[in-house]
Amino acid sequence: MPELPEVEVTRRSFADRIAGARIDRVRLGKALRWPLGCESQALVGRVVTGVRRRGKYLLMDLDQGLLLLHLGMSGSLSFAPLWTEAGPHDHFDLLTSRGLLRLNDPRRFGAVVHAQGEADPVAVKLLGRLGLEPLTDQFSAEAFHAGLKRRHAPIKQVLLAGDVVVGVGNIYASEALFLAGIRPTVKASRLSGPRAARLHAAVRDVLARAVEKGGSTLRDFSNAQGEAGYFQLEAMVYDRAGQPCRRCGTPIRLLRQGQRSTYFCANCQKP
DNA sequence: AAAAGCCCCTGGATGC
DNA sequence: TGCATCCAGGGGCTTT
Repeated sequence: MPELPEVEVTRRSFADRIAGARIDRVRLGKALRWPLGCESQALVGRVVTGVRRRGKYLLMDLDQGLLLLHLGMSGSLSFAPLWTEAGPHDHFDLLTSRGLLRLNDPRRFGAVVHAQGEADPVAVKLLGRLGLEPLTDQFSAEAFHAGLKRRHAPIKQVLLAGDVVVGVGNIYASEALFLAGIRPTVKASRLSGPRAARLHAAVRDVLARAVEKGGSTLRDFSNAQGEAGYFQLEAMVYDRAGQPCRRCGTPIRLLRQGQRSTYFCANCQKP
């Protein structure tokens, strides 16, 4: 479910309200992708000092150490002042002095992992290979193009891989390639400077607009206040197979790349 | 080194 | 109604 926009929208929806909160109790549900990595009791008494984002990971800073949170395919966080009964898919609760932070994740591809710091091997393992942050100044057209030149796989899969640029998932990869007029099957290394620059701008544009719209709610995404996103209403190609291109009317095509669906307009997007 | 496949897991939609 | 099949917003790991 969550790509960079959804993760960032989630972060913004509770970061200020949880900052300064003291952890009073921790409840673990069914196993997530990885074990927490510490006794849950060790978190009690810690104070949340802030919430950052790296790619699709949330980094919850504590007065000692930090928690790495990932929403996987079906995860969402909620933060509410009142305690409520845990449901069957609520697998991590942080009861704090400011309210209850809860991770709901039916498919359990998500994770909550404790690390002593960002230099902790477990943090390095998860964050170390991540590429450029697309909504920061480090994501320049030049650095992006240089990264693409080293990769011979189809551009769609290189965007998804996250080691050149982070945060672009299956929805926004298709959308960005449409905006840039680039066929998803083009080898990343073969993109010219100008085309890479167009894709660079498209990635920034689509992610930033999606954040503004509160992300995409396809099935059940909501931010930590329970609010849905609306960017899916603006999708040009994602999940629109067979429907007319919003720009030229040509039926949108669907193809499989690396076991994932890719949507594109064969007329608007050039090989 | 990089590319391609394989899984992890649950639930909803579709088809017979 | 029941059951089988396929698909879904991710990504680490293993195999080529």
